[in-house]
Amino acid sequence: MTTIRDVAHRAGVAPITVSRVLNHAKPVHSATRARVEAAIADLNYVPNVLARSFRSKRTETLALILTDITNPFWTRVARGVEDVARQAGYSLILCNTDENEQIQIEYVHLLLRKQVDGLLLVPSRNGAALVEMIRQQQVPVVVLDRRIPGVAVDVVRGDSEGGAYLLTRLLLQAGHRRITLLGGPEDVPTASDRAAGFQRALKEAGCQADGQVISGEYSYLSGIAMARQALAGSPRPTALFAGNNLIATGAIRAVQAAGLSIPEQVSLVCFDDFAPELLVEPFFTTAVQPAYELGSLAARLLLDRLSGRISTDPQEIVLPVEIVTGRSSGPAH
Amino acid sequence: MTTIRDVAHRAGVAPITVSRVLNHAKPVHSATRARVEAAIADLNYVPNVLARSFRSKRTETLALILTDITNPFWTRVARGVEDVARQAGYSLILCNTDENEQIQIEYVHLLLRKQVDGLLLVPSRNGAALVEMIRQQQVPVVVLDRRIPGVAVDVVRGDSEGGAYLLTRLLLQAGHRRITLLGGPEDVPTASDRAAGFQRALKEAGCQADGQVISGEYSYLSGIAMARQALAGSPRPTALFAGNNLIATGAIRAVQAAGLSIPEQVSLVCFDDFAPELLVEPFFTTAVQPAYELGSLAARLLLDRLSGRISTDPQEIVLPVEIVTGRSSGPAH
DNA sequence: CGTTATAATGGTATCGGTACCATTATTCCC
DNA sequence: GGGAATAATGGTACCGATACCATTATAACG
Repeated sequence: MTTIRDVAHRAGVAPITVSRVLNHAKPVHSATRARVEAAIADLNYVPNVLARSFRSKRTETLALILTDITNPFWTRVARGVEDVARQAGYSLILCNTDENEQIQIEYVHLLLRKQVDGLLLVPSRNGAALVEMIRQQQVPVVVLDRRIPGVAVDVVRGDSEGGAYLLTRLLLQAGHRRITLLGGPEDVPTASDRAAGFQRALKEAGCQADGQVISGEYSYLSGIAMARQALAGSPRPTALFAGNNLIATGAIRAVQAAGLSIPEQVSLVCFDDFAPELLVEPFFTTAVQPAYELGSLAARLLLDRLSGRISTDPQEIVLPVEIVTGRSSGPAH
Repeated sequence: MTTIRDVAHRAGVAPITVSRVLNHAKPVHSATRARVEAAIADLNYVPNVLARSFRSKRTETLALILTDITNPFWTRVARGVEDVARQAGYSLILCNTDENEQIQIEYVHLLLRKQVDGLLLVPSRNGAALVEMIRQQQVPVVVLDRRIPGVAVDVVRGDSEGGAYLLTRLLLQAGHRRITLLGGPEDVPTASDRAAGFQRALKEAGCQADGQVISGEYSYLSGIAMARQALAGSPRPTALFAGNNLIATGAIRAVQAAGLSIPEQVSLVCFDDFAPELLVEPFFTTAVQPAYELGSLAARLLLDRLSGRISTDPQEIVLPVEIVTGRSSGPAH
């Protein structure tokens, strides 16, 4: 492997001068620069970023810890993060936790050992302890999608409570009186927030509305199971509120399996969407979170923290959701 | 920052002994190990992987360069890679090139400078030169999804030609005689392979079949444009063959915009699917590539190369595709 | 019992850059 | 014109771990 010393020797300068040429720092005489650049080209020199990072304490690497990149919502978030990171010269390590706390902890440890410059974290259970651990190592962290009660940390997330409220009101206005929320895990803040928005809308509607909450996982299979359970209830709900997009597709299967049709016999609304390019046809009535912006904003905030451009107290950025009306919901019968 | 020397000092041993405890290499007396571990815990010591990697020349990091993680096909590939990598103790850097050659080159340079242990590459244009460059730095590389003609390199990909042949024959058997392929970029091997399979089936069918090929991008918008063009032809094709999943959803929009219905007036088949949990209902007649396996197999092959477990000549692994019949195709009218 | 293997541990150099400080030459400005 | 600022460059130490080699104690074995 050719080193900076080889280059320096060939160019007849000191290693540090080569370093300056490479880093565009400090002025270097144009003739010298040319000699060094020629030497670099001649020797086909590739700088060892490891050595640099080791000395300079900066790896120019961010990490994104999320639950499952397989969900298109997270895919778009990840893409938002990656685009911003790349433009700033950072690379991105991607980690899937599947909501598994053990994997999550291991990843955080690993990434801290790897000296990533910053972390973007979608915390599953016990996020507070994690954030504490990261803080202790002086590594900036931005929490994505989920607030962590009682911890002062930068958060970028969508308005789960508000979106759920609006979606529920939309159902109520369509005449639905028996609505079941097929929710995510109770201890995940987005799930409890959505449940809270759901309940708020119901409460406003007064005693004539009958809302039920089922909790499960944010997954397709859990969606099937929860919807099956909901539909078995008597009287049957006239509308289902899916806690996220995967629960929604699961619910559709269960409704179909029960021989019912959407929206004629059961209305369906859900949180999170699928991008139009993934859909056979626009179908869902849904609260759309700006996933790409969530990722890009979070990444930008993290980079601002890294560079010291921002040094205010931790902030919570809550992005509004957009209600989109599709074919999956209709008037109550 | 606490270093290995701090730990060593506290435990009353030499730094190298701490290193041995950490790396589970060489035998260490259990009493000594306990003392060291206590010191590590006391000091809250986090090893600096950078320093280790710098010295040991291994970063335990792989990189995956693909076109766009936003496509669920690539998402599943990435997930396959990540799972295998994690289990082997490797982390994964994710890079999107959007088929942009410049970004691709920059990424490869960056990753080589970062001393990643191995690369998984979905090459866009000019893959041969890239692979050559990577080879020169002695970094193992596995090419994903796309063969690179004339270069001896490990490749893991799906059977594009065979899948396209089968899909086309399926249409022919349903009586279709005017079929248009809405293909990907001509210079991407999967696109030309699929076109080749398409042509082979048509040729077998003899002169009564009329096949046309349009080339575009592997994207939703390109799918809309190509389908619009195809439907404007006279006589109108009775079936469309979408070169990938995003072209397919684009084609659906164009067909709907033209006031036609699928499959009654136009049949549609496509390469690549959407996982069931992303679909409102199973719809596509499609050639399903085992995306997750593609990723996991490629990652495993790369790790085997890294560890020296495999040292045979470069191999090409071609995974079979599965033809799934959905509602999007029917008999010709 | 002496020889040889293995366990257990340490000393020192070094990986390839950059931080820090120093030096000389040149420019600038009152 | 003299002092201060800046350009241009270099010397040396060092980041925090591991590679390599060496040493001693203990076990194994014919």
